Amino acid sequence: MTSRLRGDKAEAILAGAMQQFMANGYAATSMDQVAIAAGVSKATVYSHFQDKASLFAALIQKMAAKKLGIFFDLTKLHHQTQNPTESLMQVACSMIDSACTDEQAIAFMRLIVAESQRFPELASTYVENVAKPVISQLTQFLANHPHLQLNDPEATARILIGSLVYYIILEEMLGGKQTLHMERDRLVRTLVATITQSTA
Amino acid sequence: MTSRLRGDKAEAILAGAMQQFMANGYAATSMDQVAIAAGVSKATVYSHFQDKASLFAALIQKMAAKKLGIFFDLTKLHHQTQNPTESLMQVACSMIDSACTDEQAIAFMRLIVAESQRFPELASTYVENVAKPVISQLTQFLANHPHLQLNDPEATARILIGSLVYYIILEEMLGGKQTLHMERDRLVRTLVATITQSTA
DNA sequence: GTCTATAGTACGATAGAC
DNA sequence: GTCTATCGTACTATAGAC
Repeated sequence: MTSRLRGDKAEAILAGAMQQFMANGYAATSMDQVAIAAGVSKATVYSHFQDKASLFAALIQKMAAKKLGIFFDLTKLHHQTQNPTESLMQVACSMIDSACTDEQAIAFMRLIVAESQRFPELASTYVENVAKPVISQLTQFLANHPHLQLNDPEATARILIGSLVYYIILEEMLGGKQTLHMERDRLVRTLVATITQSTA
Repeated sequence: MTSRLRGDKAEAILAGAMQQFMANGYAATSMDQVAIAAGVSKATVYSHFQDKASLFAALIQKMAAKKLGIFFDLTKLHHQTQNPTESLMQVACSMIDSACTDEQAIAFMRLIVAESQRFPELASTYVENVAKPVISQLTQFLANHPHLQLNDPEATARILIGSLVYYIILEEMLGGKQTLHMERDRLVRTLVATITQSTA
């Protein structure tokens, strides 16, 4: 029960750091807040992490390793559905819904964008571990779909993801739901129709 | 020359605030930094703006009123070109180039996203004054184009803008240029082809 | 209206007891 | 390994001279 003391505390600190950094951003989060949220003293935080920047970097790298992006795992999705329209609708709707459900994923993306200038190497970590795999998987999905004949599956994957990310940014992050709302299905329907009808 | 003293100082303060808030974000910018960047004393800053949050709000509202988004003014663009492919290519390339050229526009978008939780009303101001007009203008452009017959011009406008915004976020903001680069023309070509070939 | 000087607080990081 | 207590600094905001 008292084994892995160091690991337990380290996990608690990272959990507290996640909560605070996600809610307030890097600069507005104090090490006191992290310590309180983690249930340890501030000195304990500094015994596990060299300084504030190191703690933040460790947190981001841990979250990026978990692939905690705004998108779910695409590897489960194969081409069970023969109809490419249904396949793509399912993919797009799942992406939007998983993003809208998971408040943490949106906060994570906001944090990466917010600190991309101060911590460019962490932004690269996010791109490498989150964005790149999603684009890659979706590209394979599009390229291998039996009934889709796309000229450039990778460019199409970026168009699809970009449309969904921008929708989520506008609706969920910037509060556009109230002044600029568009139904999810309306966007997805047009998006899927646009892609499926532009075969080679 | 000494007229409009109050206005001159206020403008200088806003200019200094813009420089600092854009570079460091809200929490990491101190009122001392703003005062130094503006060339005035800190007390003068507080004589023109109630507190830090008010100064920030005034700055964001001023920038949003200038329509300083990542996109340029679309009103100049009419349908001189008969070919819809050429029209859309021109629109898309202009948007990306103006965003990549204007470092300030990218910093502004990053700032809005970064502080969208702390200042939701400022995010709404951005949506209302920047994002909404761009979507609206592009929707009209698409709807009125003589050789495009789109089922849903507004949804298509969001798809187009979203693809470009995500491209800029990945390439310019998150440093994806190095590990995840795609040629601008390759994305734009696929995007325009996808849209033009999906007519009603 | 603008300045210098400063009050009062909170920050990041550490020393030393246990 | 974890705690309490604290150091030195930097912060937001203001008081008072000119």
